[in-house]
Order: sequence, then C-alpha cells, then structure tokens
Amino acid sequence: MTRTDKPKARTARGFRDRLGAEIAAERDMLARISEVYESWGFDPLDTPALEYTDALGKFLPDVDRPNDGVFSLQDDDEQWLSLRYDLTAPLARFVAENYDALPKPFRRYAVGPVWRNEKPGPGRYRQFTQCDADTVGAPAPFADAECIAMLAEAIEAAGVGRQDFIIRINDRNVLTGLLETIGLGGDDSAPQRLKVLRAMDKFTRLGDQGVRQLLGIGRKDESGDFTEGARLEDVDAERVITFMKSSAPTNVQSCSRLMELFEGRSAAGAKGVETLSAITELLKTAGYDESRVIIDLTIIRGLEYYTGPVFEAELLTAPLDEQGRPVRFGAIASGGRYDDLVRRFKGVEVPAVGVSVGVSRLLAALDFVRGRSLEERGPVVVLALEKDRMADYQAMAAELRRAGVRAEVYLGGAGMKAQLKYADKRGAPLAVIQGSDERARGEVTIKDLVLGARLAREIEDNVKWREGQAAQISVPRAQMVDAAKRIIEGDRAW
RNA sequence: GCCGCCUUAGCUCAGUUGGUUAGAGCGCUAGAUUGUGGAUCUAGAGGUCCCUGGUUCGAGACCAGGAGGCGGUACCA
Repeated sequence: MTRTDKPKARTARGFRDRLGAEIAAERDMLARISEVYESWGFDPLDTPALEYTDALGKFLPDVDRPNDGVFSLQDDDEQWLSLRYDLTAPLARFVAENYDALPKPFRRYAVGPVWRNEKPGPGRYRQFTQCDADTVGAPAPFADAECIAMLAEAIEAAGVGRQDFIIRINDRNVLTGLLETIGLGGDDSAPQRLKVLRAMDKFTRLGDQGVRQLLGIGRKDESGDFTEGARLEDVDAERVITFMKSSAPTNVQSCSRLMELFEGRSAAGAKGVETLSAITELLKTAGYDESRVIIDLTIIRGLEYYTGPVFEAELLTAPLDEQGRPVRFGAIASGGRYDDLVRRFKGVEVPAVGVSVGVSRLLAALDFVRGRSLEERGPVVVLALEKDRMADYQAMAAELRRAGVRAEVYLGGAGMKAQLKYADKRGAPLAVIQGSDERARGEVTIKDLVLGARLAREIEDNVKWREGQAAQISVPRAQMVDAAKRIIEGDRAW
C-alpha cells in the first residue's frame, strides 16, 4: 500500500465513538427510565433499524426518491430502505401490521438509536438514542395526563431533581383556534398557517421583535440570510404575539383567558382549551401543580404531526459555560398526541399519545448540572512484576472479582513505573503489588492511588514527596481482599 | 441548504512582507531520585503544515476547487 492508498482513520461526519464511563452512564439512565415505563404497564418493543421508506412515509413529494433528512439505500430488488429517524413511525407501522392481534389500547416503550441525515452541531449528532413510551388507541385526556405524569417520574428517575425541571404544555387545537381568529382557518391558508406556526416556534429564541418580523414582511439574520415572512396584517401579528404572552401563572387562569378568546369564535380552540383544562385538572389531583406542569402558549412542536396536546420538559437550572453565559439545552423530552399516524396504513383514525426522552441531551445536561459526576472509576490493577508469577497475579485478581471488586492484571510488557502509570490512567482506586520482597514475606502491598494523589497535591516542597509511601500498606496475602475493600470504601468518602 | 470564520505535533497554539534543517507549552516514551503513578531534573520520539490543482526560481503562508470543524440561519418527523 502506498501512502496515498492508506485510508484515513476517522469517524464519519456527525458520528462519534464512545467508551467507558459514557456508555455506563447512558446504560444506567436507560435502565432507570425503562423501569419507570415498565412499572406503568408499558411493554418493550424492538423494531428494526431499517424500514421500507414508504412505511416511514418519507418519500419526497412527487419524486420517487426518499426525503432528505433520512439515510436511505436501495435494496437489490430496487425498493428503498431507510434508517429510522424516530421510534414513532416504526410503531405506527407495527400497530397497523398487527392491528387485529393487539390489545387496544396498546402500550409499549422502545429504546434505541435513531438516525437523521442533517447538519450536525454541538451536542447534535446524526445518530442518537431515544427512549419512547406511547399509548395507541386511547383518546384524550386521560392517556395524555398519564403520559405527562409518567414523564415527570421518568425524568426524576434519571437523576434530575423535582425542582430542576418543568413540563410545559399546549394544545394544537388551541393554536388552530388562534389561527381561525385571525382569519387563517380556511384550507387555502394552509401555507400561511405553517409560516405563522414556524414563526411562533422561534419566540423563545428571537423574542417579540424577531417574531414580529417573521409574522410580517420577513427577517434578515446576522449572517445576511433572509427568511420570508408570513405577511400578516400588523393587527393580526400583534394578536399572535399577545396570545403567546398570555400564559398565566396558574393553569386555571390560562384556561379561562383562552375560553374567553375562543367562545363563539372557534370550535377547535374551545375543544383545545377543554382538553388542556381536563389534563391539568387530572394532573393537579395527582399532585402535579403549576410548579411542575404549566400551560405555555409558546410551545409549538412538530408541525404536521401532532393533533392535540403537545408538551416538552425543560431544565430550569441553567449552568454557565466557560464564558459565563448560560447554556441552553433545549427540551430534554417531548411528546404529544398524534391521532393521524396510523391512518396512513389503515384508513381508520387511531388516537395515540406518546413521549420521547432525548437521552444524550439529558446526559449532557446532567453532566453540566452536577459537574462531571460521571468520573471514571477504573478497576483495581494487579501489577505484574515477576513474569513467572502470572498465575499468582491472576489468582489475586480473581479473588478480588469474587468479592465484587473490578480487577485486572497488568498484561503489557513494561516495568513497574509504567505499570503504575497505567493504573493511574485507568482511574484505578488502588494497585496491588507483590514483588519478590513481599512474596518472601507472604504479603502484598496495596497502594492507595487516590490518597497518594491527594497527598502529593498538598506537598509543595518536593524531594521528599517520595515519603508519599504513607499511601500504601503491606498486609498478609490472606488479608488482601479485605484491605482493598476498606481502601475503596475510604476513597468513596472523599 | 444558505452566509461567515477556521484547519500547523496526541492536545492548545506560535510561525514576522512567500526564502535553507517548521517551533513552544502541555502530553507521550525512556532515564535519574533503593522497587512505585501524581513533584523535580535530563534525554528522546512524534509533522503528507486538511486534500487536489494553480501562481512562483522557491508556498505552511498567495489563488481556485474540495473535505472537515465552528458560529449564525433555514428545515427538523
């Protein structure tokens, strides 16, 4: 192979490798969330990563090529396959395919990677993990309220304090009602409705000014790019903005304000308010008041997808980045009602509501909030000083493992110094050392790497840093496991 | 997708108006300090200067195209 033939070792754009602590943290979080889902009576369902593209509903309009945004490939029979971009579309396919055999309502949860062929950004990858729970075949509001309550429990189980997050809720029908009151109810206004909703979706980021521009003539951003506006009359634009600011401190107040707005003017709007009112009442009875679930009229969510209540969970503690600016993580979980999804397959409307936790985002957020608490705790490393005693070393490691302590024998070819460096790099709590001296005495030396590091940090004047041998003890071989366990317990206290 | 900025050692970055063997800090490897990671000292390894093409006697520096990264914006089921 010549130089130019050599492939470059690199991960594909928007993808990444992960190891050790991060995987453990995600596995742990998924287990906690799944446990909550399962305890609420949801059964796990696993579906394939690849689906027929038409089953996912992702062909470009009027073109027989799959949509941008999904990774697709053509099978040898020319049929298009796509990697799933969420867990809900496969659920709809599964329900339609097995409709008659399933208990209805059908409750399932699903965990796994999904792929999106989009521009990656910080914390935004082209492969990420979702953790969903959905109830198919149950109309609002009971299933919706349950879903929200369960989400709150799942987020807590994942490690976010009760006071550190809030779930914001809105309803698609309420938004439809708003659009009707500004004269955008008709079928011919559909494109404009879309633009208005998109503009509203940016309220949190762009504020009144930006949204006002987007509702009117359009907006030019700081890079010089221009976004076409919805071209509403000024009065109507103001109504939209006023609407978004009219979320009240209590859910009851919000509902009565909305009722006032819609009464006699929009059936859809009134229906939405009733639903919101019912859900928040149910939740309140269950102990979820405004401090945990609040009506927020700026919540929009997916545009041509949700048909009723929509909600998202947001972290309230905004940690600061290196420059001291607050870090926005966006929604850590979201969900809503989508009554149309199965209709594509069956022709009949099947009501459904679900929730999705963005696992990677939640992990990243937690990481920030509690400052890399996911610190690596490596295995105990048994040094291999005498090559002809490897069997003894393996026996030591085995004893430690039997006592529930992660342990391994150093298997490289380097000397003692390098072996300790290795142990250090692995994050080992301690190293077990038995050279010829210890062996002659029937002992092992246990070096406390955590304590040693701490002592070294305190001792500024050096040369005598070597007396840091206080961080190690010799014990009879038979007491090795006990001594090791004691040291590990002690380290935990620090 | 569009706009802007960036890409030099494992990492963070210097590199003067184009001019010989491309540098620093940290990290890494080895040695010293009785058989010891984290302190100190010494030595060493490590670079297709993102890629391709062009301008030039000469390109890490200049030009064009591409790739990757960052930021903004659009889209986001």
